[in-house]
Amino acid sequence: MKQGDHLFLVDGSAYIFRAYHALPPLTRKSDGLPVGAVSGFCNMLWKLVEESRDTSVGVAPTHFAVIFDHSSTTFRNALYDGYKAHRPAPPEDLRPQFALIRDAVRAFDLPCIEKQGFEADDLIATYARLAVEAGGDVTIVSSDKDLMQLVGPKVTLYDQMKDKRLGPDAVFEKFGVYPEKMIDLQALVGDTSDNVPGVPGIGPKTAAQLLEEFGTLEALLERAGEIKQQKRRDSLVSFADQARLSKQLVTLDANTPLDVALDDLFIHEPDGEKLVAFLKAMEFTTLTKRVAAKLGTDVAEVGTAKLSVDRQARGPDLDPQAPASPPAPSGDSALPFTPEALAAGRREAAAAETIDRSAYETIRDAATLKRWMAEAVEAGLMAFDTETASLSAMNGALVGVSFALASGRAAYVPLGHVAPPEAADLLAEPGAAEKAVGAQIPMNEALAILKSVLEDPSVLKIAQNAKYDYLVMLRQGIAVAPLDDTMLISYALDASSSLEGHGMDELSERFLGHKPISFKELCGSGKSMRSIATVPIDKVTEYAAEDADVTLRLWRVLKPRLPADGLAHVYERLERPLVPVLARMEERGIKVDRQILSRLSGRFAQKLGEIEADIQAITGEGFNPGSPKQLGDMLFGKLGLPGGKKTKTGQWSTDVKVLEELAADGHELPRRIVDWRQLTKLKNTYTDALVTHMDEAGRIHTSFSMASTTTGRLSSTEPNLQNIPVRTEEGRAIRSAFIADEGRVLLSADYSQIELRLLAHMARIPQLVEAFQAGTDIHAMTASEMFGVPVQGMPADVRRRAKAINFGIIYGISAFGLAAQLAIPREEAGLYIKRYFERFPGIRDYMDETKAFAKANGYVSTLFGRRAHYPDIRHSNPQVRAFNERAAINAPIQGTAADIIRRAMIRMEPALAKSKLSARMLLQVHDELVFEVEADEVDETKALVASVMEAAAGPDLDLAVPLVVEAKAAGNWEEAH
DNA sequence: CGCTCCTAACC
DNA sequence: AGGTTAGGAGCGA
Repeated sequence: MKQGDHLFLVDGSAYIFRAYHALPPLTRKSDGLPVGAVSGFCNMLWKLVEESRDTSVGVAPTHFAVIFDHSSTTFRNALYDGYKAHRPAPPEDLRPQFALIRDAVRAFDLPCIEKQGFEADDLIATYARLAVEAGGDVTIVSSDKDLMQLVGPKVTLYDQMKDKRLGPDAVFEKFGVYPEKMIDLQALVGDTSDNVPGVPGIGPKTAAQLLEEFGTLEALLERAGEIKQQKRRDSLVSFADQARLSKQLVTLDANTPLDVALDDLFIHEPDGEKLVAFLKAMEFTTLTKRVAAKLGTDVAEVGTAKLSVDRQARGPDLDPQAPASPPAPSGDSALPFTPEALAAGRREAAAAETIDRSAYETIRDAATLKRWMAEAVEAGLMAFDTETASLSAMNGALVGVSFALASGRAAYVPLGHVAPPEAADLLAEPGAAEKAVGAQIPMNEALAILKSVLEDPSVLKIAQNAKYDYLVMLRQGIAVAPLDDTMLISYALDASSSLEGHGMDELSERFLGHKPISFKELCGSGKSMRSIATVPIDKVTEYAAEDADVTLRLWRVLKPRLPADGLAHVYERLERPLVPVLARMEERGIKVDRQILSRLSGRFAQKLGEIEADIQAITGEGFNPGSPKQLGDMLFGKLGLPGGKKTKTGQWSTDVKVLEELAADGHELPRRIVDWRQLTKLKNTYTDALVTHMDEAGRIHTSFSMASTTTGRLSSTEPNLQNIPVRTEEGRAIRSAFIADEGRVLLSADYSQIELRLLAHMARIPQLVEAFQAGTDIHAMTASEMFGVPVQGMPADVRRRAKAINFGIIYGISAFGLAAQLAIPREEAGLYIKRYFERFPGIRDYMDETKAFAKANGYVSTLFGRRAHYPDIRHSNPQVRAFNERAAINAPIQGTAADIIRRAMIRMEPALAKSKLSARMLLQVHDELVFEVEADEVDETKALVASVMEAAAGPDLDLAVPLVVEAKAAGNWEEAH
């Protein structure tokens, strides 16, 4: 090595992980061997080699080495045993690729360097030092910040993926310090992935600023007392030693012993045959051809190399027919797997169209609006969107309406725009504010024109999240019909836990390749968010008309897929008709007794005060019982109690289970914490929060979400009325605050054991079906079958265990879960499950069939055809796979129950009307419906509601088990339930 | 201010 | 252990 020579050092280990995570999983076609990381690695290596052969451009290496980590323990572990302690094991499907990548380096005829007890970074540091001392230049192929300390006038980092060279100035730009100070910066900041502690509360920005001021880490630690910010000062003082340790950990060792001398890294032409044989064996068709052409090798004449990969060391059984998820976007290994992929063609067509916001119109006079509406009637369809002053449909004033009649043909009708408050001073003269906003059609006149079309049965209205716009219009006296909803179409097509969601912006990017203006961009967020009514109208026109335009385009792409995918029934019968039903429920709201809630709040506050005093007496001042972190330190650190579980992030778990166990051992603090937790939950989440959602009439209007679960259940937000307490006495007091209007009562009707009944039907389990037909106690029956105890006089605990097992079955049972639930050893839980499957072999068959179907198709179906997608059921990680298997077992059961209650809700209002009953449906809680009923109609309503619910599966579905509904009426929800 | 983590309320 | 939503702590910007 001499002056003018140039050493390339490739950080192989970092590159493997980067290639693995950046690329879609790729498997060798002939046998499914996972090779994605190898492929990425080879492509990158070839690119570097090619560059080195072409001396006319860029920097060409004269010396070259690929460097790997060898072992997991290094001198750093002797300094600090926590070093890299939380590193997860490499993914299953990456492990076999390590050996292949070393094969690849050899096939390229490049030195492959690693050394026991040293990290790649240390070897890189050593070679870099030697090269610089010999007068050469160094390029380190990596973008790891840990290597930035090596950067200098003769050493640069090269990020190949971004094609960027990083010199001292780039390091400064990125971290605010020059490379010489990188070590000090890293020591302060720490590194979570390597478990280098650093100084808590100091991030890269603060660290750079401190080093700028104090020069070095040592100077900073010595003069830490001068820092103004108290928190920062305290942290630096108390963690000074931790910072010094961190510095040792992040400092690279540039004096490691070397097995291969620097001069031996001299580069030479790769051997065409050897390299092509390897690439051929890997079945990298494209790269093989490219390399062969460049090196003048005939592919046909070369055999395939023998690889050092041993079939036993393989990852999980990846079916070569089935590409792992997510599927590669294109290329030979990508088969259509999700409905997404099937629609790719249509998506491409839609994406090819461009969206021009400047073409949208603002409608400010009635005549123009009438012309547009006449055109809508002619077209027979119209996408529309409403803009309101608040984000909730129930309390926001209407600000404007937009619509689209064809792609690109869209307009916005401002109705309630006002001048922004900050303009008030400038517009002091009368009428100036109106003039600044410009003309708007009077609200009533515009609504009358819109109403004629929105209610016209010959014009289809299309909206995204139609329930919102339906409700806004309902509050203006307009019942929009007929109505299509792009969000619900997407949900019917692709309900999946791994897919993001069905919001318009996401759908637009996914299907149209277009990013619409976001609400945040228009109105801001958080404290600085302003009402859309004060945003300039030309801006709102672009935003609102675009939303209508995009909705229409989405509808054109998505609607035809319903029949194509066999999901028209789900959308037409379970989604679409529910929109107005839920909108009316939300509009009605449920009455709440403010007095009860505030009395409870007071009571909880008082009790909390007492408990807090007790807690402070045990722990001393300054302890926050609401901090799981502080609590963990207190219990298992200061008080030295025996710790149990840890959470994902390595923290001590302090959930109820853990605390209850400690309390049972006679410890006072955990007992008090449990009480404190329960009361703060009830107070913060319910008694205090609910009153903020009440309207003037004392009613709370939740919002039901139709598209946020994977299984077809509804969810409830702002506030969530599906998790009102019921378990404990104090909790039930909250439920008693939910009351009926004057002269009415609340009626609660719920399905008894609906999921277990559906399981009995779906898995065709004779004993279960018979038990449900006979109306016997199903948990007692299970217990009797399992433990041989007669149903008569069965001990409560035996029944409890059977009940837990029954629930477990619905949840896709695991020994781990059952053991946790029953607080028994895992082995015992395993025996229970074995026993259960022996008694009910049909359940195991059902589970196996469901899993196999999900694996083959990527989704499972409810009895009404609703699909829940689980692409990750083929995930390479066995834990992820097992989780998806359990979810896939549960989804048809939970989802069918959800379908049935949806059917009941859709039929409920016409049935009530037909019987001339005035009952109003208010809430749905998964297997329960809550109504507000005239006192003198209670009995008749009870019977009708129960019969509609019990018959809801038919006539499409003939269940082998009866559905049973229990209904009860009372003045409040607690007593009615 | 926005994000993640932990915990807990419901079916 | 399946499906949710919400609140507070903690952290970094």
